Amino acid sequence: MCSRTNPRSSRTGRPRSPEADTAILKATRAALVELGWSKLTMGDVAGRAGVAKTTLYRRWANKSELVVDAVAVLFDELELPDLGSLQADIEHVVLQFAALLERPETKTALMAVVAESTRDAPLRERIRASIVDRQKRLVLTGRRRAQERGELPADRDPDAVDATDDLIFDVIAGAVVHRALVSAEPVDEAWVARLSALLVGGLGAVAALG
Amino acid sequence: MCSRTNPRSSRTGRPRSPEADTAILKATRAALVELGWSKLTMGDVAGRAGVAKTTLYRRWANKSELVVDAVAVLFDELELPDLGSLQADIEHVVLQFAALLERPETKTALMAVVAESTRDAPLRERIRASIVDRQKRLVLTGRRRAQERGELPADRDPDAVDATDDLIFDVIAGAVVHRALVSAEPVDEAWVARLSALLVGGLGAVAALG
DNA sequence: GCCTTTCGCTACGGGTCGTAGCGTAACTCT
DNA sequence: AGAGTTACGCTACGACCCGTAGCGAAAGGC
Repeated sequence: MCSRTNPRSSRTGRPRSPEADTAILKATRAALVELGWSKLTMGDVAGRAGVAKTTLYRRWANKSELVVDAVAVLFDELELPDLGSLQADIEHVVLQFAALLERPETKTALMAVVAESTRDAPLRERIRASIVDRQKRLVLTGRRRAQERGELPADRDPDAVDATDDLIFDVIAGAVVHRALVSAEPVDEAWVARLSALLVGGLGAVAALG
Repeated sequence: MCSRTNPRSSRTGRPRSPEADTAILKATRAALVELGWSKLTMGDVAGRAGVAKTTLYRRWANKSELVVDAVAVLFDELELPDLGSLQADIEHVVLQFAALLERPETKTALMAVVAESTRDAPLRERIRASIVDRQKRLVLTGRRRAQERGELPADRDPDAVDATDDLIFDVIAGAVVHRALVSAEPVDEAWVARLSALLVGGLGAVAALG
């Protein structure tokens, strides 16, 4: 997660304090809530965590990587219980994701780190590994379940399946983020019902593409 | 666009230089390309524009508002020619939007100002007025044309129509942004064909909701 | 006990912010 | 033509944050 996973190190010498790690990440989330992304400073986080500023820089190179790690753990909450139908599964996970985006920490942090990642390849990879992939797995299991139920046809061309998975992921995540942060309107049951109807109705047409 | 539209002022005294306005916005775009959002500074932009730093602050209160105005004009390029079918219209405008997002100025700036706007209501309104609404109009005209062609049923409940317009807008814009900036994969013809097939196929199901 | 690494602490140069003050330039109104 | 008003370029300023260096002390492995 953080740079503690360094292969050549931590074999000898004083080990890094795990309490400091968790305190820093917790302090980062608190600072995000109170100050938002742009006014959050490394010195402030260090003060909240009861830790020296140098301790932060020993673990994270900059603000972006720190915030990614601080927010990533929140995405562990996302789950995909089997509700019996593809549409119900979609609606449930979308509402979960929307609730996550409503939290002030994620609201101010997510777009900021993505914006930063457009000019920072390592950061982009970090976001992908600790946030994006975690969401994408939900799409894969949702599709598999729908196939087992017979709601979707079995796989033909594996490339087409991957492309459709990617598409569905970008459509769902993108639509929810855009609705919540750009349009700044609520992701409520009525909107989610429309979105899932659009997806379920459109999936047949996409599958026909081959 | 900028604060020059101030009612009480500009009646007497030296008028603001329009050349300075355009030079500043141009310099801002150039700085976005070279430095990106996070390393762009007001002093740097002033230097590029051949203008004093105080002149910038007389027009824009902060970096975010300046960048919104600098990027907003790029969205004037977006057009929706009538290509004869709903799917063709969608694919064309999506490719246009994707090309816009590929430009380094918009790539680094859009997400950043949206992130900032989560804690800044005036900025959010500025983005809505000068960027978001400009895109949303395309959805409205696209739907109207499709109805005239008979591809979509005529309006019944006006509330439902508005809700569907909002949904389509968030889905299209959100999916393209997410694909381009979060997944960081190309918005090419193959992907666009899948997306438009999903939308056209799903619109019928959404219309059935009432 | 020795070595290595982390810890908190202090201090630093460098950079950006946003503002104030100055004299000058440009335009309006009388 | 002159007075009044506003924008301009320039300089300087305190405040803040960055990221790093150096210190002595603490906490582990060998």
